Amino acid sequence: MSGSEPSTMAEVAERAGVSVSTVSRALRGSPLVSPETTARVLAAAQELSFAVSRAASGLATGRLNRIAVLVGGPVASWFNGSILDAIYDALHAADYELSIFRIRDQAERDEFFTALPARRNADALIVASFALTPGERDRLGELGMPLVYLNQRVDDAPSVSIDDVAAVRTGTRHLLNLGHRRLAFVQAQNATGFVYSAQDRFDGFRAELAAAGLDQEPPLVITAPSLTGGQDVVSAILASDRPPTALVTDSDELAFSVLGAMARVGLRAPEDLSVLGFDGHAMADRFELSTLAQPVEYLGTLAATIALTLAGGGTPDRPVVLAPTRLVLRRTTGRVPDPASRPAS
Amino acid sequence: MSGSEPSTMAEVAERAGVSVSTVSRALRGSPLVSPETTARVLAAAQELSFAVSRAASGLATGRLNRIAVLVGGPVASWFNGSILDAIYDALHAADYELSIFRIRDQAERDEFFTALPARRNADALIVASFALTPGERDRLGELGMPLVYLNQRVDDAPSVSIDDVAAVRTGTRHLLNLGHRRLAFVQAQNATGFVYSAQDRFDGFRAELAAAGLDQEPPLVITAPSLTGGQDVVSAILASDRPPTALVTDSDELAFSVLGAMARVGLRAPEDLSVLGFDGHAMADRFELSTLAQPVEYLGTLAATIALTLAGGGTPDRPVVLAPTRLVLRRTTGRVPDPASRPAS
DNA sequence: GCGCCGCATGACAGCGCTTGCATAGCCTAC
DNA sequence: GTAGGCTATGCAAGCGCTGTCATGCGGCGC
Repeated sequence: MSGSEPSTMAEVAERAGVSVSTVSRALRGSPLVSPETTARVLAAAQELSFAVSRAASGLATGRLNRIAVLVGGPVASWFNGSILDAIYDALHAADYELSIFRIRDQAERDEFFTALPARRNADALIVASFALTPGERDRLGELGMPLVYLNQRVDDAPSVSIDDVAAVRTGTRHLLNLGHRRLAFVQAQNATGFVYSAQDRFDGFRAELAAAGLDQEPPLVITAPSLTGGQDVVSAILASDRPPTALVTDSDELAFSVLGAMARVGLRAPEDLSVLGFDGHAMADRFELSTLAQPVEYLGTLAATIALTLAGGGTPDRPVVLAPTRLVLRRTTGRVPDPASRPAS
Repeated sequence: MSGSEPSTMAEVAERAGVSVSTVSRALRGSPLVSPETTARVLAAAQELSFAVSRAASGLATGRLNRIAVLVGGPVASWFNGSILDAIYDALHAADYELSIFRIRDQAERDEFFTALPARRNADALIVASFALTPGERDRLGELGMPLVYLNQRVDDAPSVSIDDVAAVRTGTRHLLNLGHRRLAFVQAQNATGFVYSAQDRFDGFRAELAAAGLDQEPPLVITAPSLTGGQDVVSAILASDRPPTALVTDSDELAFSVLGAMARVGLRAPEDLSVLGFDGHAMADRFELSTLAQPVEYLGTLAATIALTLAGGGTPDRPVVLAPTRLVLRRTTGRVPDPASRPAS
């Protein structure tokens, strides 16, 4: 009971008056051990606050009961945090531990793919939230461990993602139905080397415009320097002689920033300009932002489930999963403003 | 180069034409190995994409090069995510891995303290973001591993935290200086069993009012049912016959919610009501929220540094650290509204 | 020219656990 | 009564690494 040396299985064995093998079997619920012995072992283990050393156990079995997640960008981002919570739940239920590898910039990225630190230190790897280059994909193949891709479609490997094209088409159609004819796609510049699914999202935007016969001229695209570059977006709109009446943004975070910048110059959503987000960010509600919500928890849970299956030596039921998105209508999207009532810009 | 079986040290040894011991030494940069041999070993290791098995290494050395963090509440919360990023940085630089244990509700809490899963599976434990009961504190003592408390003061153990009392006093004084005489402390109900530092924050509020001679009557306290209960707070204020002119809130998240609810009923900050947050949340800027910023990164970095020191068998320079907070003034705090211009409520 | 020292390396035990195989005890069947 | 089988347990090897001790080899001193 003292905080001294953590106990080993041998101590439990001695206390229970059995051999180490029996302790090992009893703790893992083997039917080979008699119920009485099992009870005795469990009691002894409890009294000693015994916990199995996963290192030793892993060495012996070759399975570590640990799954690694490779996240792009900070853990503190809404998407990564949510994904990790969902993954944690699934792993925890299966008595697996979660190990995190994070890549924030090109240097960390290079380092990860050179050293492959996850190698031999997890039973599977979930690659979350950023698209890999083909070279990196190959390199991961050398890991010799099961891989699951999250939020990116990979045809020859297990992956779970949303259908970005279809999602943006739905959102764009919503705005078209509200009467908008001049729409802009608003995106944030990618951080160095990181490719998110923006391309697919833009493709969806263009496809839907085309379907509505609005593809005579090149689509209007506004690029912000970062996720907090709403000010630049609003400036661009104010400076335009044919400003859009609705924005389809690449992410909720960017939309938040745009809304903030709009408020500062007295532009209201949706009265002056409709704004549609993308993500289903937890704060979207507070900003009253209409958005295309992706089922983040579902993505995480699914990825973890597949990873657990693979770690256990199985093959997933469905190697590639496309999760559905949902158009959440709040206050920032509405009918086209009456041209007469538009504020002079 | 194929994705088949991960290589072992023995294979590297064979390829480099040396013994396993030499490989081990060379990889860890031992001066006992000649430079030429080291180079040969490193090359062989690289060719095989060799990575040491931390399980085997840990078994042999008794040190796992892994530090566990116990977080209260979701990883996806701003505080936890930020803390984890900072901790990750520090651990990563020292070639340590990060293991996460999360406690979200009473069941998970009980489970953690019963099973002590971190035992023997990390070299140190950082207890972040929630206060433990004395019983739990004792139980952790049985872990037999170094502990570091983050965001809570523990006198007989290494801990890093902010001085909640002093921080709130500063914020309260700021509002008093602006002429406010009727202040309310706004807090969110604690989730089941979770005690944050709210008590200290409230004590600071009360102490500063007393110092200003405003303690004739009991302090005004408004309790929201949750972090998103701003609506209830605003309703309570509207229903009051002597409403406060300034709010000192318990957290930025709650302040956001209050600001949202205020906007919905046409109350402006600070013209109608000043609102002061607490945390320095990443979104505080977008809400133009004045707040008491705690140095989250610093807290995380410091906790990790101490944990690394302890894991290495050392003793920390400063066992108990109080980190400074900073009053960040934005737009939601201002002078007392002129009574004549207050909106009829 | 021989012994000794120091450097570079190898052999080997052991970390704590799992698991195949051996064993002991008991029951059943003929 | 004995062979055979079944159940409950123990023994021991081995997972991949680290670290201690032993060894071999060249150079130096006298």
